[in-house]
Amino acid sequence: MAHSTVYDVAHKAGVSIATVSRVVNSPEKVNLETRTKVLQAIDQLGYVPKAEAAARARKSAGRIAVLAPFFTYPSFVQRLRGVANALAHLPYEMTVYNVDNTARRDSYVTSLSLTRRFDGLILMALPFTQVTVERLVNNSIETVSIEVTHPSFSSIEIDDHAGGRLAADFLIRKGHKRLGFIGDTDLPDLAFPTSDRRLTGYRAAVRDAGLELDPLNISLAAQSLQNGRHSMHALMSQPHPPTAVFCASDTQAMGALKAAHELYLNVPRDVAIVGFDDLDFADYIGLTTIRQHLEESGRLAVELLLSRLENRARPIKNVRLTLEVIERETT
Amino acid sequence: MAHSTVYDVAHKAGVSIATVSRVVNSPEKVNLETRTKVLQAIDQLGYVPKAEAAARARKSAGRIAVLAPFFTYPSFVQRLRGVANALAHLPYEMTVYNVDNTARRDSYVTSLSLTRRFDGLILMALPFTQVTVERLVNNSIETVSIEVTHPSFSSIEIDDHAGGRLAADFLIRKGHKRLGFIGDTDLPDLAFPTSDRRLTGYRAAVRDAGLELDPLNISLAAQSLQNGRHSMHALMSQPHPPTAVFCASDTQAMGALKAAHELYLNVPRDVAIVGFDDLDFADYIGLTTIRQHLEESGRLAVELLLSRLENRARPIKNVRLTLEVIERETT
DNA sequence: TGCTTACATGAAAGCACTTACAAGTATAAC
DNA sequence: GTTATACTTGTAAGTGCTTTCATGTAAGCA
Repeated sequence: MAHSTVYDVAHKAGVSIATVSRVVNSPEKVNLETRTKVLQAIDQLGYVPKAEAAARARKSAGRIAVLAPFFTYPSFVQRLRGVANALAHLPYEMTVYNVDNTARRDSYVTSLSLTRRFDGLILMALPFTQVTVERLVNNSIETVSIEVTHPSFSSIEIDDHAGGRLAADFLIRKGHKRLGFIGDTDLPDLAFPTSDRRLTGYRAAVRDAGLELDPLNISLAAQSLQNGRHSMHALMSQPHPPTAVFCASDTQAMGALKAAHELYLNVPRDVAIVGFDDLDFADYIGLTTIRQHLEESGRLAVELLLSRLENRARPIKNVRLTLEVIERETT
Repeated sequence: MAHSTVYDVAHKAGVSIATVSRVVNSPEKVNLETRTKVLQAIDQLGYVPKAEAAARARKSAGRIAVLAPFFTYPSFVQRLRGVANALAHLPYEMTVYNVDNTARRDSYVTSLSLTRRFDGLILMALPFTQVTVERLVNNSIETVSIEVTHPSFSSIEIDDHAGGRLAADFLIRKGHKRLGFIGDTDLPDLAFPTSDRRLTGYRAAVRDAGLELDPLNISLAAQSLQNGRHSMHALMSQPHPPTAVFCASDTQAMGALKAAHELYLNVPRDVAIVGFDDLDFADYIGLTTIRQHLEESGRLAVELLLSRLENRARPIKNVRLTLEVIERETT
């Protein structure tokens, strides 16, 4: 009963595949008797010509593709939730492509847009080359980029640099003088280096305040709870540990918090911790953090995409989402 | 430049059509130099592969579909991570369908399976009707179901009932006599009622121990941190609050923990809390929980699926994953 | 230096159909 | 009883693309 082909039908009806094809495409060319026989076989086998099915679906793919590095990072998940919710009652499905190695990334966008069928593309924190851009534009694939801006696309970005400053200014205003930082090792090329940018802004603000960011107080590792914890242990076991640590993500901050407890440090008395993202759980562990509107970014990406999909004449928009310090119990 | 084909591109780039195809579909397999040459030719000719022809020639769709209710629940995300990782270096992409209402659930399976847009299907915690089963079987769509078992499919399940017992036995052994439960309101039809089953097992074990589960000590609500918190507040503000609470998910347990802190209750002295899932963060908040192997379940689902995809003659497998109590600081 | 291994590539065999072409049969016309 | 004509139908040659297989070449190693 599986998916049958012209061959199956032909065999069952005792005719050639050409006849089957004719019955489907120009029935008047085939004798009534034969035609009936073939139609019967078609019904019995539940035969659906593939091309036709494809053609029917061709109007619109009804799919929007989302490319994200490490889509299981909480921050990406939260963005995805925004995308999924926005798409929930629309005739579009979402395909998530997980970009997890550099080799793949380079060509992924290219080959995807050429090979796969979808109506729109959402790029999450993926840097791209000019060639990629041109290819997407040439194939008129409507694209929205989150975190990375480009004049050819609609985009949604946050000012990571300003986010870093925000954290530093906040901590300095609280009286801290020895500041630390826990961030991502940059995976060159793979994902957009938000952590680096946050660090740059952080450092700039520290300098502006006449302070210095000791390289020993900076620890970088791949983003994870475990690494956040290790980084914190490393920072705090120095002769002159920082009195406040800014983490490039809430995940790392959570790991840092764990480490602080393990070291019997009182947070925020002994050391203050600031995260970044304001994930769901941040509120629940009382984490002070820089809020970026993750779910909203996903929702907005869909909105921008669909708006252009409906009417290509609409202008490309580059939206910048605001950041804010959410003060809780870790500072 | 009308419609160019692989042949045109191949000719212009001085390579074979096979190489052109490879550049489009798996660029990493072709030498950078050659690739550049071909891409140049592609750009110059404005070549766009005909999806229809590709679909015809491609034996498999190269897609596996994952249907999940509320895919942004942490437990589903963790399963998805297992799926994504298992698929990472295989020629399959993953499409996540978020099922958020019953109507959609049925239509997905129907329409998607009819157009045969994917090779395999993973159903996460989705109950299905016999009609659906038949449709899938008729269209010979290889399916693996997680959490729900059916003789026609491979499946991966856990014994929720036993999980509930495990939690109760553990708490009773710790000396608790007034037990509480925080679980999901069942969304009839939409998702598999794991929470209910855990409650049933929990209650049974409590009875077996000669105790009683007071209905006032049970609070059900849609799964979320907020609701977990509210439920805990409700339970603990009674005249006879429980001394231990089992939550049907770690998310709810985290909310409950938050509530306990807000009420200045010492955990575990005043009230013990046990979760379910053992999510990433459980270890970090010291949550005692019933561990189920989420990521592994995703990995395994892919394994079962691919095994049957390679060779349909292989038997259908119904795997039961074990559960265990992970004792931490909340009990 | 000879031998194994990995990589890059082209030839060729599909895929699921469509369609031009030719052949066979029945009917009509002489 | 031929021959012309209209119908049917099967054969086989495309269609544009993917992928296996085999071969040639470059690199690794003792």
